[in-house]
Amino acid sequence: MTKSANSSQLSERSLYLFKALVEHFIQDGTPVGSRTLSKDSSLNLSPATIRNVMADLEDFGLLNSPHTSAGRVPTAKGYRLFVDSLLRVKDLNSFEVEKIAKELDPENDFKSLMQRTSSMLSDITQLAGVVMLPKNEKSTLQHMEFVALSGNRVLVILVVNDREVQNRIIHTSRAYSASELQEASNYLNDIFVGRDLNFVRNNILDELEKTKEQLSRSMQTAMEMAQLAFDYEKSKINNDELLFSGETNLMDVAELCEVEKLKKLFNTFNQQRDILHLLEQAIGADGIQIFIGEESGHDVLDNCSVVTSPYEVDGKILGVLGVIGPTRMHYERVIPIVDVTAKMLGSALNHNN
Amino acid sequence: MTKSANSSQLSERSLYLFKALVEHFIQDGTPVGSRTLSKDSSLNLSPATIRNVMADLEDFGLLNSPHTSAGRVPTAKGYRLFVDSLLRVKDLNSFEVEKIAKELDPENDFKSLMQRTSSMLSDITQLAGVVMLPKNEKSTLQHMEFVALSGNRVLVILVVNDREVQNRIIHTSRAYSASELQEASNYLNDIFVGRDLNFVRNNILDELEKTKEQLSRSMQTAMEMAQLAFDYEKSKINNDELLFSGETNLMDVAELCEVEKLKKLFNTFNQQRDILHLLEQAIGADGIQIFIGEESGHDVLDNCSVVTSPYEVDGKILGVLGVIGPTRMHYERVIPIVDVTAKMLGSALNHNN
DNA sequence: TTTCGCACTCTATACCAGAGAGTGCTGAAT
DNA sequence: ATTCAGCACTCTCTGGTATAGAGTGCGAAA
Repeated sequence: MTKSANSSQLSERSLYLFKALVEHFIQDGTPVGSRTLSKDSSLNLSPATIRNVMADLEDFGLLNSPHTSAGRVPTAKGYRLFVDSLLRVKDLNSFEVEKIAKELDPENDFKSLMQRTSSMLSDITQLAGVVMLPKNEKSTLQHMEFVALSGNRVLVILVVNDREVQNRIIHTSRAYSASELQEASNYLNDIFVGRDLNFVRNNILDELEKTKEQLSRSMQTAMEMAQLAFDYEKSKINNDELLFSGETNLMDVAELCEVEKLKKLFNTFNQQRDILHLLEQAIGADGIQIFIGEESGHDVLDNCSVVTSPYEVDGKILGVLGVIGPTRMHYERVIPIVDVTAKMLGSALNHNN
Repeated sequence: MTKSANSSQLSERSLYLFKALVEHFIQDGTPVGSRTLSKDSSLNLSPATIRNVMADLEDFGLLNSPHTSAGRVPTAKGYRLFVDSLLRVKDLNSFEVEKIAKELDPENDFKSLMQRTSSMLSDITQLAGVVMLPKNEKSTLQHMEFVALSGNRVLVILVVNDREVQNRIIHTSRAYSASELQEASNYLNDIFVGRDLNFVRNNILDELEKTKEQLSRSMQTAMEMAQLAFDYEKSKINNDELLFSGETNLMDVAELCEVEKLKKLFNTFNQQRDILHLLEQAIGADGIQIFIGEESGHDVLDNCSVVTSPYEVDGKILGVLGVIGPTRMHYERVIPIVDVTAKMLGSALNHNN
């Protein structure tokens, strides 16, 4: 149907015109015709010549026209070529870098750092920002604490990974005194601190069985406590892995201003599932990754592109952040913004660490 | 301009017709004309007669017509009369009550109970649900704990109000050992447990000055610690007081399907400020409160009504929950749903307490 | 190879006419 | 005094048509 996509088969001039066309379309959003292109492309060609070139580009599957008399528009494949080979990203000016740096002050705690990142991304790009929180697969237990509450309830506090605090309430068979709980937590901390959370979960029962006879009363308390605490965790779902911001910015985008489309898009955001899946693909890539339109495999994102970058601390990837906008976005601006943000978030987390 | 709003000046028949008209409009969303009303109003009147009645109702400011030949539509004042005096709410069927009860299982922890409530509300009404979290004005300190992290960092954990856990990281001037921190927290717990958080914050400095000389080394540690911890809190803004769900449901509402309106509405949700203000008005009311259209004082909510109810535990109001939808909503269904949900949330919190 | 000219296609806009829905008023019947 | 049928009137909505504008494709000329 279309000829080979190898852009080397296209002349220098064709590519130049193609680039001009894409840039023009990104600017205006209206299909661009030969006449327009002839005027601003600086190489002096008549509209007719340009039409010939455009016909070629269309054969290559880089352009198409919405209808007979409506100029050309880049296809997904066209955008791909554009961002891969033709795009020259602008460096951010110092003002913008300043702004990002200011927002990502390492003094903030972990969660609010993420939140700031997300809203800063959407604010600066006027698109939707998204930050994926680190998956807590490899969670190392750092501290464990029990606090007696009213009734037969005990508050369990787990400190994990040197920064994250989890807490939960468990119901016990009887009331425990503060000193019992203190003793229990001391005991458990001795055994389990520094171990992986999954390990702890899986071994508590064994440990309990193994040493049942020789356990003092307080050790038994400790074990009962820990078991309840981790049973509880099993049933808990971690449902705030993604942070979105500025979704409403997308309402300004002409391509998406039909309510039906918006609804689908927003629902996708809320379900998180598809977006999560997309970002997980990006976690492997090193550096910026760009998903254009249908490439993402999710038809709700038909007219959308997603620009992502993993962020890392000490060379270890913690998560992914990015921007979601129309395929027709200002890549030359968005790409460096995402890039710089990822790096700065990494270093902010490093300091904070 | 309009005659007195006293509905007693309207005949029985007028009110009956008015009620029929509102119900019809809530069902269809299209302006309803005399002919339609004459057909389904069971009292056998000709369209002409009904037109006379409608003209009266219009004079009273209860109805108006979008244009000359387009039937009538209730005004905000009309809805007010409708919900206050004419509406007969349906009891929920046991199936629905069951569903709500199931969702509000007291076993869930505090935060996820709120989240479930919110999303259940939006799900069951197909409108937007909102839950306001309890304001932590009167926070009583229940337990305080310090955990040493890497670097000169200390994790502070505060347990407040028997259920809520706050945590923050502070940077100290030197590294502290686990036992020092233990000692410090013991000391501070002794003094401050059971006190109001504001009291603690305000008195730490005094306490520090007062007893400076006689303080042992470890007491000084404790004080430094506490001071840093509460300084930090001062700068922290509590920004997750509202939980929304099902905002996208509103996209289906014909009255709101213009992108411009939707954007404003969603931005209002995100800013939370206006909605918070609205809900704070509702916290005083006992039982269901209904804001209709412009009554709320926020023009973004022009075509919206908000149905709210405070929820309470042991007669103490903890917060407010509600549903946001078009003025043209099924009040007779929404009202009991909000009502029952508030009661059930209260009792779930009570058990969980 | 590039360009010009021309016929052709498709969209967007405005305009018009007719149908339909609904109103308000008048005057007659009850 | 109510009720209601009849009628003229207003407004919206729909479909059709004409027209202008944008842009294409192609053949022929430079």
